Amino acid sequence: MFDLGQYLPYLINRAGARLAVAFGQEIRRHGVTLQEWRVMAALAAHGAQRLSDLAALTSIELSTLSRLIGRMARSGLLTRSRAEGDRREIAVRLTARGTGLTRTIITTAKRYERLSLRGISKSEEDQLKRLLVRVYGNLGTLEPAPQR
Amino acid sequence: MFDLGQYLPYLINRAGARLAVAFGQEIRRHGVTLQEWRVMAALAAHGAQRLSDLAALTSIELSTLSRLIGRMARSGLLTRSRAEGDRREIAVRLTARGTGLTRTIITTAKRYERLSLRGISKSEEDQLKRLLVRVYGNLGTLEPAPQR
DNA sequence: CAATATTACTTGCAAACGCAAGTAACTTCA
DNA sequence: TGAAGTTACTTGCGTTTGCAAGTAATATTG
Repeated sequence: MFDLGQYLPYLINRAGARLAVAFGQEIRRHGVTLQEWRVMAALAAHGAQRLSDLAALTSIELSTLSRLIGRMARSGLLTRSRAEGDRREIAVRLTARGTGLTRTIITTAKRYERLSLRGISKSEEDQLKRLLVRVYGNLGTLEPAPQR
Repeated sequence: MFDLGQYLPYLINRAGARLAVAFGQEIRRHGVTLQEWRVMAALAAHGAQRLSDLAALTSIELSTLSRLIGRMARSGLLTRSRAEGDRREIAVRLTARGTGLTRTIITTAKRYERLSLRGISKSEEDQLKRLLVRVYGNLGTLEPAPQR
C-alpha cells in the first residue's frame, strides 16, 4: 500500500533526524544547541547577514530566529545591530568568541560528515549532494503558490 | 573556511525542512499535522506497532510520541491499547477513519515526492534513496556508543 | 508630498518539545 | 522465590516553536 522505505521525504527526514540527534548531543559539550550551530555555520560560511537572509540560509522560521539571535547575542556569540542603509534591517555578525567556537565545532562537524559517508565513494557523495540540491531547488519554486 | 553548500548535513536539513514546510501546510487542510502524518504513514506501511517501535520508525522522541498518540487517539485517528503478552507495551493501530484519511493523504504525498524529483532520472532517484539509507545506517551504529 | 502599501522585524500566546524523573510490568539471578 | 535489575512507557517542568498580530522604517502612487 505504501512503502515508507522508498519514500523520499521519509528517507530524508530520518537521515536528517539521526544526524541532528547525534551531532546535537556532540556539540552540547560546547554549550551550543543545534540551531545555534546552524546560525554560526551560516555566518562563518557567508559572513554577516541580515536576519531574513539568515532565516533563508538556516531554514529557521523568522520569529524563532529573531529570539534565537537574541539569546546568542546575550551569551556573546554574535552581535545584532541596525543596518547602515535600511534601518529596519538587523545585521548579524559573529563575535571573536563566536568565530573561535565555530572554528572548533567545524572540526567535529567534518568528522561527522565523514562518518556519515562511510562506504560511499567520492563520486557517489557528489551525486548525493547534487541531487539534494536539486530536490531543494524543485521545492523552492512551488513554495509561494498556495490557494488564492 | 567552511563551504555550507557542500556540507551534507546542511543539504539534508534544508531539503527536509522545505519538504516539511510545504507538505505540512498542504495536509493542514485535512486537519493533520506533519508529525501526525508521520505516525499515520508508519502505521499504514507497517501495521500496528508498539510505541517504542513507532518512535524508531518515525524518528519522534518517545515522550513526545506518547503525548502525540494520546491526542490522535482522542481525535479518533488511532487506538492505543495494552498489548496482549507484555502488559507494559502499548499497541497502536489506525482506526477505520485513520486508515481512510491516511489513504487520502498518501495520494498527496506521492504527488509531492514526484514534484521534488523533477528532472531526476529513475536511476538517479534510486541512487539518492540508496545513499540516504546508507547514511542513516552509518549513523545508527555509532548512536549507542557515547562516553561510559 | 501625503496617504497607502510593503518590507523587516518583534512580540503575544498557546501548543509542542525534550530531558529527567517517575511508575508499573516483566527478567534475572542468587 | 523474592530482591535487584531492566524495560516500556508516562508525566512534570522549563524551554522552544510557529502563527498571527503588532510596530517601525521605507517605497510607491495618485
